[in-house]
Amino acid sequence: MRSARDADATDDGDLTTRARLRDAAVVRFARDGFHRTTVRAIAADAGVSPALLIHHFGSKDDLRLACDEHVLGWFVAQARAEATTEGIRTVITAFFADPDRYRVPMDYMARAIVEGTATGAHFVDTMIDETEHYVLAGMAGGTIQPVADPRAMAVFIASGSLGMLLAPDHLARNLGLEGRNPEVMRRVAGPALQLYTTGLYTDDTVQRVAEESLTAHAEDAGSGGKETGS
Amino acid sequence: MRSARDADATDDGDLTTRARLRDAAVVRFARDGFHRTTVRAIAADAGVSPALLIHHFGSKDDLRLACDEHVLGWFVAQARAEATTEGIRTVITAFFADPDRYRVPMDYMARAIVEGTATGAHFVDTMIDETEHYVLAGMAGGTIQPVADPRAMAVFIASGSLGMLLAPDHLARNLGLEGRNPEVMRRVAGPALQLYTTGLYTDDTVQRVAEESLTAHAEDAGSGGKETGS
DNA sequence: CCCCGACCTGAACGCCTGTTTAATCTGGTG
DNA sequence: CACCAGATTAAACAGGCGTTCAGGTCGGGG
Repeated sequence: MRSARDADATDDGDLTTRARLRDAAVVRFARDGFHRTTVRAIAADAGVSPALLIHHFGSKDDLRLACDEHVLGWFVAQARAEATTEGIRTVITAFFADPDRYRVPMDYMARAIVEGTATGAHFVDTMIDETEHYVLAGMAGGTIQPVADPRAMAVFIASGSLGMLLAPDHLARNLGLEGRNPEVMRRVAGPALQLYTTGLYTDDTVQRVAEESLTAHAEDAGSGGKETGS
Repeated sequence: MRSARDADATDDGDLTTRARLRDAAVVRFARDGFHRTTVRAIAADAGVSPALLIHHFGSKDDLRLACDEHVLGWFVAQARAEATTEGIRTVITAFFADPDRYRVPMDYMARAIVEGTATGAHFVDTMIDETEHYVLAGMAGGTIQPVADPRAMAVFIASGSLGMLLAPDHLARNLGLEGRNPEVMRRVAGPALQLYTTGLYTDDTVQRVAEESLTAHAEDAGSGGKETGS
């Protein structure tokens, strides 16, 4: 399982000090965020001095880069392992199913996304790209309806996953559950499936009205006039 | 418009120093987050000394409480103003439509949510409650299909709004747009309406398969036994 | 007039931060 | 053995943080 290029572990299976520092940092960054985490706390978690952390990584920012690369690599490996047809989307589903195993990397990514790092942006981009690919494949195969703007559809779908990724505790709480809980996914799956197969509205009045008001707005914006009636 | 109890402005219409400090803090907290913002920066924005900020608010944490209350009050007033049938959900839609006006309070709330403050939790709860109420009303009125678990449906729907609230820049970027842009909402509205009226899949195979695998998982967990055949 | 409270500030305090420095320990190599 | 390179540390550094303190200014009431 262990690839040859990473020398994270010694032959007895113990982790390198550098790897222990990196792992401790990942946990802290995931739980508390980058700015609230101190190098002293990470070093203490790994059982070494703060100076050694700097010796190994150069600076706190470079440590973050190392953590980014490590977690991103974990996701890629994970997606490759469960490479049925989708990828990261499957992992996100598994997030709620087996929270203990996925919590740290998921929380780390959530932090990376809201803190605006390049890794977080890359993750979101991949997520949306895969969703778009899934939609296009479904359209080609006839399992998914024709979609006028597949990219926008992918963004909208991914937005839902993003909400679950970035605010899982809030969603769980609103289902009367506490913390990360597989039950959240189980409760939400039913409505999600209903929405994706039959929609929510009974007819297309809402769609028609909304689209009319939307095109009207577009004309307002296009005309450039200040007030074109109501 | 100005209520009598808040003495935010003098009679000439200029803002109180306290109000200017609070507003400057809201802008900074929204843009940079609570921990990355320094009281010195806020005081400089308001053109006063850091000591005066402490004099008025007691501490940085109490300043945050004052900001929380202020922004939450703004949302309540806004929802009341646009009190058609929904509330905060309407505001979120308007977010992308008129980004310059809503950016600061929306970003502030997004920070409050990911930073785990009581105000952020309260906001999410309200959002989901209103969504659930909307679903129930639609079901009663016949415009919305029967939903087995309306609460879970509300949570799932709100999760999408949450994604747009917490990561608007990432979504815009993936549509080839930059920053907060009304165009994002316009692009996403079409797919959203399609999904909510006709769904995404052409038939119910996915729903059937998923629900079967879900109940199978539930039985595994429920039986408590290790392996009950396949 | 004086005094008072409110508004406001410069300077400092103590603490915590990321980082540096100089030194020590350790294990392998000639 | 001598030697060296890497791992490791205690101690200190400079800077930024939230906060405190002593005092200054200023308009209104006795």
